[in-house]
Amino acid sequence: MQTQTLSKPRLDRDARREAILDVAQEVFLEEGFAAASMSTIAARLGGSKGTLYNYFKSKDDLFNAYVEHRCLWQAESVLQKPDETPLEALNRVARAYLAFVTEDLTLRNFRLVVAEAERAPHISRIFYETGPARGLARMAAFLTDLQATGLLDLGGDAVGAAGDFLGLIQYRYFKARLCNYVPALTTAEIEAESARAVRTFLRAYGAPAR
Amino acid sequence: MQTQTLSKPRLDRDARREAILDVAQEVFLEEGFAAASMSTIAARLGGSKGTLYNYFKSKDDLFNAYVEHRCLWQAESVLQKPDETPLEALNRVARAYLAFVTEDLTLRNFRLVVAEAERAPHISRIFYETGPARGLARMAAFLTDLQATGLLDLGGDAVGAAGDFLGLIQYRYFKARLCNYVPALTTAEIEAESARAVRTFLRAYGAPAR
Amino acid sequence: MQTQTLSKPRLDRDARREAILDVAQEVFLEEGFAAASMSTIAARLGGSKGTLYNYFKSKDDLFNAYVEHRCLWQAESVLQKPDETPLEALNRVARAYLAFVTEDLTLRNFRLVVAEAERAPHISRIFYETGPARGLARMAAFLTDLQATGLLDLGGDAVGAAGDFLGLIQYRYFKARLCNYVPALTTAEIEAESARAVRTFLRAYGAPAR
Amino acid sequence: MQTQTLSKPRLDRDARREAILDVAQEVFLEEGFAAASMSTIAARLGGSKGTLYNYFKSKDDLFNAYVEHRCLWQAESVLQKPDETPLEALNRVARAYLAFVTEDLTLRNFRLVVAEAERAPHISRIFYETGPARGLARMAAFLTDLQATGLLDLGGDAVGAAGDFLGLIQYRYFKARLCNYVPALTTAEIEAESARAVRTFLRAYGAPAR
DNA sequence: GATGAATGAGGGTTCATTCAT
DNA sequence: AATGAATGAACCCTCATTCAT
Repeated sequence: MQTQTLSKPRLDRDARREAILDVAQEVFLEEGFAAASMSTIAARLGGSKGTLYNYFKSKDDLFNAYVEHRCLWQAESVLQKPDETPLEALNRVARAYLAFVTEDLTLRNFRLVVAEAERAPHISRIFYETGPARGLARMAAFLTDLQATGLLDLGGDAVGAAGDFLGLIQYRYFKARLCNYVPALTTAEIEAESARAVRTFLRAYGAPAR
Repeated sequence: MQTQTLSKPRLDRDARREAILDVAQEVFLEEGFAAASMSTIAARLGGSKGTLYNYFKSKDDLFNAYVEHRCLWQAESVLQKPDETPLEALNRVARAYLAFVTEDLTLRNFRLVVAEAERAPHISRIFYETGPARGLARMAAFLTDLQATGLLDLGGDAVGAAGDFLGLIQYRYFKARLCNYVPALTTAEIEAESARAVRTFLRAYGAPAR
Repeated sequence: MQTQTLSKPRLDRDARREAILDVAQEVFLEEGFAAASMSTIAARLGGSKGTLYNYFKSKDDLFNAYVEHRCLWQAESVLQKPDETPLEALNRVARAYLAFVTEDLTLRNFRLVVAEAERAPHISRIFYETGPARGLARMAAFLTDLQATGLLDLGGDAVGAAGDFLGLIQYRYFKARLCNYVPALTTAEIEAESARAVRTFLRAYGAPAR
Repeated sequence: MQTQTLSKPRLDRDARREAILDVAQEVFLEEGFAAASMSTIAARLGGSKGTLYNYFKSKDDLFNAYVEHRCLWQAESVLQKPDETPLEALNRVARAYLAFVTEDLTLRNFRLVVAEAERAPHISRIFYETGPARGLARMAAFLTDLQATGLLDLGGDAVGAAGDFLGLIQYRYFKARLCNYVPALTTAEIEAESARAVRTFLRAYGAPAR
């Protein structure tokens, strides 16, 4: 009972916090950190600026909270494999990665964080660690698994191979999308480009057919 | 003579313009577009804000001028080869590219432009065209030349191969540097990483020994 | 009770708004719209510019508010008559109108609004409607009443007669006052000029002594 | 010869001055004094701001020069009469006056001058003297002439009668036009309104038939 | 006499932040 | 805990004016 009495406001407070982060995300992504205004955020929230400052003690604080809690590169679910051939798995993962990395939200978050890299280096560092770095590690683990199936020969450097794989997959479109040079990729484009990357990758890392 | 009479102020004006762009570069790179202030630029210039506005009619105008005149990705000199073996050329180019792409100024310009990609898409587009896009095209031409020496077999898709090459070279460090996750690369690191990329690339694209 | 709790700040806010309009009036009348500065208004108010902008979202908004709420031509009370002869009523009304129209505040507001007629036509139009137009209509009604007493014969065009009456009353002094050519009218001057206008008016519109 | 040598630049200088006043007129009438900018004037002139200041030592000076030299109420040509009946003359003059007084240029000049009446009283005073005051005097003289034809009986106060006449003519439209409440008058409207004014005037000031 | 670059004060406006309620 | 009025510094930009050329 006591628990419940206490948990109610606690939950409310947390819910409010999340709501603020939702709005902050919108505004930061639309305007960038510097151009975003606390007034705008408060207004969209339907609350007052004072309330905002009850939850986050400054604009910087809010930004940090957003990056740390919301803007993580959720590479988690990418690397499972149900029942498929190793090659199918490789292709599926390549597609998933390319799709994720060229997706609008990913790019906007990337721009947001990178924009502040000079003034808030620790933020971009956190971002890199929880995002690309973790993705690379997982990819290395995944490729190691795949090596066990006999599909690949990583030559003892799984991380190197993983980097090569990711580099092959994304080079063609990542920067172009980041710079708004091309529109969102179609499924067909993702299919084609990731297939191409896999082929190249296999030429470099495929195990010699015994 | 008349020319001379006229050229005096003309030169002064141009010199001043360049000086402004120099200072603008500093400030934009340090603060980002939104956070940079015309007052700061004027102050560092030792002039008045009014003067600034005599040369550039708005902050946007100044920013555009900076991006278009100063922040181009000068990939030009990268792709020549004097007298060296094709393999040496490939390695040299890989090193040069990696060095350029992880260099401080390059990264800061990249951040600056990408940060504004949402609000000023045409700027990032110009940037992409004159930078990465051109670099890719030149790399494709270079690889085609190298193919003629018998070192490579591009399989009919020079641009695809060029993209793969560039992807292999930079994946490991580009994002990491962009996010301030690692310090500037040492010569040794450049050497090692580019060599690694070349090896992988040759496994995928090397022509079968006659 | 709740009402009271809420009404406190409400009243404060309204009072502040009025105070701002008071100061804005001063400054606008002294300087004109274009030359008036929000800084001056804020300074005289003893507040900050930020506060000003919490009440009025722009200088234009403040100006509109002033014109619409403060600078209306309150011709209302002019046209009553207690117990007096029709001729006395006519004279009294003539005096009141002339006094009002040559009064300092009236003239300054007129200058202020007319000055912006080119750039803010809707403002001067509102001003005309609530001021001169309404005054004319009331005068027509008043003269119609007077006609019923047998004093006047408006010949079926009450509005025309009202215009003539007002024209006769004010021509001599209105423009002159507007241009600062003559100082504020003395009671004697008002008396004399309005009497003159009434005499002329009666020669044109007086009903023939049966 | 010497004269000619000297007069050439002299003429040029005067011509330039006039050209400046032409442009100043445009800009002042469009923007009002405070909002008009010397830069705009210089730009439209095709010259430099420095040159402007060679001819007029300040913005105020330019404004004064404009009002004094250009913005006079040219009531001159109004009061001639060729061969027409006195009544025709009266009507013609009424029409001319109403047309002039409701004409766009007249109104814009009036607004311009009146707007500055508070801060530059001497300017509006000059304007009044050379404009309305002179017009009134001429009208008085004209009516006196007409009295000699037996058409009118001014009752010994020609100026009073002239004021009444002018008041009758313009009341209906002058303020309305000044406030942009009605568009420019058509010939028919001028005709009708001035005829109405003349009829009223004659009822008040017409000499008893024979 | 003409130029136009330079100036610096000041324009309107926005903002992150504070604090009494 | 929530409000929203108040602040004042800083924003981008414009201006009348000066002065070396």
